[in-house]
Amino acid sequence: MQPTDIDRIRRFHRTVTRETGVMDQSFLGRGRPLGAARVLNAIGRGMEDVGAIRDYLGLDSGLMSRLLRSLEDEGLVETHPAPQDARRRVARLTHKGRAEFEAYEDLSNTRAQRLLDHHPNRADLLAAMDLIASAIGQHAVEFVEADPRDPTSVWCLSEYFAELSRRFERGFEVHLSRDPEATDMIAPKGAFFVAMSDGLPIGCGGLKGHDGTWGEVKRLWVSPAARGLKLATRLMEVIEARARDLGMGVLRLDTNSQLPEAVAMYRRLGWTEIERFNDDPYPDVFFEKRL
Amino acid sequence: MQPTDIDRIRRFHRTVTRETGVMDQSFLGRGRPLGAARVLNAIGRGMEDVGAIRDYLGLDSGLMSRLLRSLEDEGLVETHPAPQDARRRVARLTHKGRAEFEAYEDLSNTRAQRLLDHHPNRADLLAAMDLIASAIGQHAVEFVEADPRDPTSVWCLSEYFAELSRRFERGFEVHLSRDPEATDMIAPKGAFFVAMSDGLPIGCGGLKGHDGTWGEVKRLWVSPAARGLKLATRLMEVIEARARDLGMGVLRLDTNSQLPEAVAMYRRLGWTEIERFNDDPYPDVFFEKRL
DNA sequence: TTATTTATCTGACCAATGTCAGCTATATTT
DNA sequence: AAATATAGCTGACATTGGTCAGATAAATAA
Repeated sequence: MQPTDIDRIRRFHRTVTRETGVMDQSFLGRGRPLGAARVLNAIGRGMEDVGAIRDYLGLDSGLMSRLLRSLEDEGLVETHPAPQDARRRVARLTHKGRAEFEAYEDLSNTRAQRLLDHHPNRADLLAAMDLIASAIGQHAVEFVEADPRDPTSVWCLSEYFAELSRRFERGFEVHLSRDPEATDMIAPKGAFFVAMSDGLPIGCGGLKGHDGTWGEVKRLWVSPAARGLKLATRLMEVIEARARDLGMGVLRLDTNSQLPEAVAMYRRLGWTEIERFNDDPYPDVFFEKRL
Repeated sequence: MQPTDIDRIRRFHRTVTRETGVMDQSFLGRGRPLGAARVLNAIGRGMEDVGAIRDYLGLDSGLMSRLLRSLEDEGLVETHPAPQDARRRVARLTHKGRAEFEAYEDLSNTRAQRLLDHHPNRADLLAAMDLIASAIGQHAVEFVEADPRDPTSVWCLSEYFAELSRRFERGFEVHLSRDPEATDMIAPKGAFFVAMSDGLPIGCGGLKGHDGTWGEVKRLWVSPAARGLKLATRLMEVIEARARDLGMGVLRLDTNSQLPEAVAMYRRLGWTEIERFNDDPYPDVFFEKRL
C-alpha cells in the first residue's frame, strides 16, 4: 500500500517534533528553566521591549515579569523604563547575560552543524528545509525596506542575476555594492524591499524613480524555495503602495515573453501592455499601471 | 551577506518548532492534559506494553502509572497483566478510547491536509519532508521482515521496478502481488526486509533461496529521500545475518556496471566478483560472498 | 484638573509535570 | 527454598508554567 500524502506529512511532523523536542530540551542544558531561557534568547536576538517579547513568546504578563526578574537576579539582564514612555520597560543583556546567550547560540549552532555533517547532500537538505520553512511560515513574511547596497539586498540581487544568466545566458554582471542604479532605489527617489521569512531573505523588488515623474519596477525576485506562494504578488502590492506614498502617478516595467507566469501576473494585477520604453535588448514585453 | 548553512537550518528549526508547538497544543483541544493525550495516542498507534510506551515517551514510571490510571478513570483504556509475565502490564483502548483516539487522528489529519491545500507544489513539499525526516531520523530505522506480497512490500517493489525502468528503459513488469519469486523470499526458504522510518517504508531488500544450497540477494532498493545515509549497507548486513540464520553458506547477486556506487559498496562489504551465473540480459557484474 | 487608559508588577493560587524513596507482586537465579 | 532482580504502583514533595484579581505608576483623554 502506498503511503498517502497525509501519512508522509504526519511522519515528518512526528520525526521533527521528536527532534525539536530534544532541541528545546537543549535549552535546559544550562540549569535554567525553559521559559527563562526563551526570554534570554529573545532579548539576545534583539527584542528589547518587554511587551514585544511577551507577545512573541505568548506569555502572560505576570509570568513574564517573574521570568524577567529571575534573569535580573542572576545578573544576566537589566531593565530600565523606556525613554519615551516610562510605563514601558526595555530589557538589555548585561555582559554576563551576553556571554550566557552566546553559550546558547553555540549549543544551537553545534546541533545544526552536526546534522549537516551527517548528511551527504547538504545542498538538497538545505533546499528542502528552506522549502518547508517557507511553506509553513508563509503568513509570517515581513517586507523590509532596505538600502539595495546592504549585504542582504546584495545577496538577493546576486541570486536574481544568477538566475537571469541561467535563463538567458546573458553575461551581464553589475558590481552590486556600487550599482549606479542603487541610489534611484532609495527614498525619496525610489525604494527597495526585501521579503524576510523569519530572518532569511526569500525575495526582493525595487522601485526606481525616474525624474520624479514616474517609477519603474525592477529586480523582482523570489527564491526558488518560496515560489508558488504568491510572494511576487505581495511584493508588487508593497511596491505599488510605496510608489503611491512617494507621489508617483505612473509605474512601468519590462519583462520577457519567455516568462509567461510573470506576464500573466502583471495582467492579473491590472497592468496594461504598452510600447517599448527603453532600448534594453533583453525585455520584449512592456507594461504600465496608473496609480 | 549570504545566509550561512547554519542560519538556514536554524531558521528551519525555529519555523518548524513554532508550527509543531501549535501541533502539540492541538492535543490539548479535547480537555485532557498533553501527557495523557500522548499516552492515549501511543496506545492507539499500537503500543501496548506499558514499559515500551514509557520508553517511547520518555516518562518516569510513577508518572506513567498516574497517566494510565487517569485514562482508565475516564474509561478510555483497560490494562491487564501480560500473559507471559504477570509483572508487566499491557494497555488496550476501550471502545470509547478508540473513538477518542480517532478524534485526535482527525485533528492531525485535518491539519496536515490544510498545509497541503495551501501549497502549490505538493510533490516537492512531500519529497522535501521525506528527505528531512529521513535525515533526522536516520538512527531510528527499523528493519522489518515481511511477506513480499504485503501491500507495503509491493509498494517498495513497484518503486524499485519504476526506477529500473527509468534507468534501463526495460519494459519489465511483474504482477507483484502474485510474483512467482515471492515464495522463495519467505522463511524458511528466504526472506524479505522492509526498512521503516517511523512508519514510512524507505527501502527494501530480498533474499531468495536456491535449492537450500545458496542464496541470492535481490531487489535492493533505497528511497531517493534516504540515499547517502548508508541504508543499503545496513540492509545488506541485515540480509546477510538472516542468511546465516537460515543456514546458507554462500550468497550471490548480480548488478550492473552502470551503477558504480552499488558495485563499490559490494566490494567494500567483502564481496568478490565471479563469473556470470545466470542468463538475465541486464546485469553484467556478478558477486559472491561466503558466510 | 480629573478621569480613564495603558504597561507592568505583585500576591495568591492551581494544574501539570517531574523526582524519589519505598512498596508489592512476580519472575529468575542460586 | 532463599536470595535477588524486575515491573509497576503509591505517597510525598518540588518545580514549572499558567491564571487572575488587584496595585502602582505613567500617559492620555475629557
